Amino acid sequence: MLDDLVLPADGGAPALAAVLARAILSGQLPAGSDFPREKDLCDRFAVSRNRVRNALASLAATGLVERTAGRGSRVREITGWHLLDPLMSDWLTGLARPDPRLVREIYAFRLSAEPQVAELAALAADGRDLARLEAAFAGMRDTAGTGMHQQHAEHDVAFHDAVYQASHNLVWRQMGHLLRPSIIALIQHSQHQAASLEDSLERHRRVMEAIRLRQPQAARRAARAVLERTATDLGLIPTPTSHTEGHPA
Amino acid sequence: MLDDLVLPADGGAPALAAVLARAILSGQLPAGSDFPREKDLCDRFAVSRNRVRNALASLAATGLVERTAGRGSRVREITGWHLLDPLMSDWLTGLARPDPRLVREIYAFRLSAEPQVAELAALAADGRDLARLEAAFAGMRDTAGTGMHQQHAEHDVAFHDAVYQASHNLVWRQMGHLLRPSIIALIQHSQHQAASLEDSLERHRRVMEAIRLRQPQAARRAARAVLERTATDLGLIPTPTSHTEGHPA
DNA sequence: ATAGTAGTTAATGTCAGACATTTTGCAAGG
DNA sequence: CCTTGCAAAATGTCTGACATTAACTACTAT
Repeated sequence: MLDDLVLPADGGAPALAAVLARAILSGQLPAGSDFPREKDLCDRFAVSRNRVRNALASLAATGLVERTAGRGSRVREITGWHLLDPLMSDWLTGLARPDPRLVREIYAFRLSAEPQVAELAALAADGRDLARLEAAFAGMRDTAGTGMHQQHAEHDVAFHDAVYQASHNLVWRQMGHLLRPSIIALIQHSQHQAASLEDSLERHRRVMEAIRLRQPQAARRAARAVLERTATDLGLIPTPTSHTEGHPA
Repeated sequence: MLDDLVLPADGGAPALAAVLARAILSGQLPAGSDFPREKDLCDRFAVSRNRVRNALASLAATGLVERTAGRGSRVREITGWHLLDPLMSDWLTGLARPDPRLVREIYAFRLSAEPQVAELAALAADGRDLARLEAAFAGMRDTAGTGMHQQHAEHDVAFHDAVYQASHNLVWRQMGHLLRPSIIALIQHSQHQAASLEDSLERHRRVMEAIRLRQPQAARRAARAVLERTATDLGLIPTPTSHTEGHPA
């Protein structure tokens, strides 16, 4: 079941948790199925029961598995996973083939949330927020089209995270964690054409400018435009920009 | 430091974590201060080091404390707390006097997020979602003005949670956890006038109707109206309904 | 006198083994 | 057929020892 998994040289408790979590996140283990017993995991990875228990505790804390005394551990439904837990973001990041449902769901969330966040950012951003935005944008610009995909993605993450930070709300700020796996997935699945990159950069610039000039509505529209660009790069169907939706009776 | 805390009769590991967490969440321990050592906690609560370590692991997982080998545990800044962790919601619920910053921040988040969620719900709700909404609304109606504040609050939570569920998005659904502490706080701090209750009920009904009739914009406005009602009940400054915000140049 | 370094102390992290508790399945008996 | 009781298997807990890390201290060399 977990035969082809390898524990990194480090081998610490978090490393073991990451290995086990990715086995679930990549969809290898169906929901509702039994997770291996503690003893088997001890043998399989040659670690103490203590480490195994700590790793399993993390998996339970993030809702990936459900543990009950005397019964064992079971893989939980995807609806029970705590996608907003920072641990989950770490595990999802660098996952070769994440469950496609997760990519879609996270993107759909960002599409509905980030315009609002950008609007708040335009109302609340201070000097340091703008400095972060500018630094991230400069990084994106300088790494565009140079083959430094990894660095470009990191600056991309930093840019969007700066927007969440600029909202100056404790809850929105937590959600910056979702960005890394979402943006990394974008790199893996799309080969950023040069023209696409140029266009994406320009859309990011407009978000930054709207926030700097304290124009909430412009920031909202610009953030939406960035995400529509992302949708096409991800191969998702771009929504038809239904801005002028009629007010119902 | 933790002298007046009592461990419930149950005394399980989660109970200990809850006691310690609430000591932090209520603001008794300043950010950056040293958290008691494991040994001291063992003596103070007369439990094994194992339980203490499990409890502390939960506190670390939710970002309440930061642990480092050889150094000890420190209380983290409020900005590091994982407010979206279900454990956090449990701990916040039933807390007599939560940190007022948290109440404000969570309310501000809901004000900016729930209209969007309601809009999504109006687009995606199915039969079961509507059934949940109706059941929760009926519960609210039947417990209004009867002195059954606790039950009314539970139905209130169920109503808003049903809206998040109806969005049919994995990420938004997670955030239903924020509702319970937010709504419980509302009960503690306001003595729901009869007129206020009637008004609140009517505003909830409009949200439900808009979702049922698949009117996204109406749902958005109705959700906002509910939260503005909540703001006045909480004693927060109601925002001046800036709907017709001019589009900046 | 100061910078660097080795040793000491104190805290968390890990290991190993035994025992407690809960769940499940089976099997005998009503 | 249902119930009761027992046994097996899994997770939960306790205990004591040791490992590892970080901060402090005293000492030494420049």
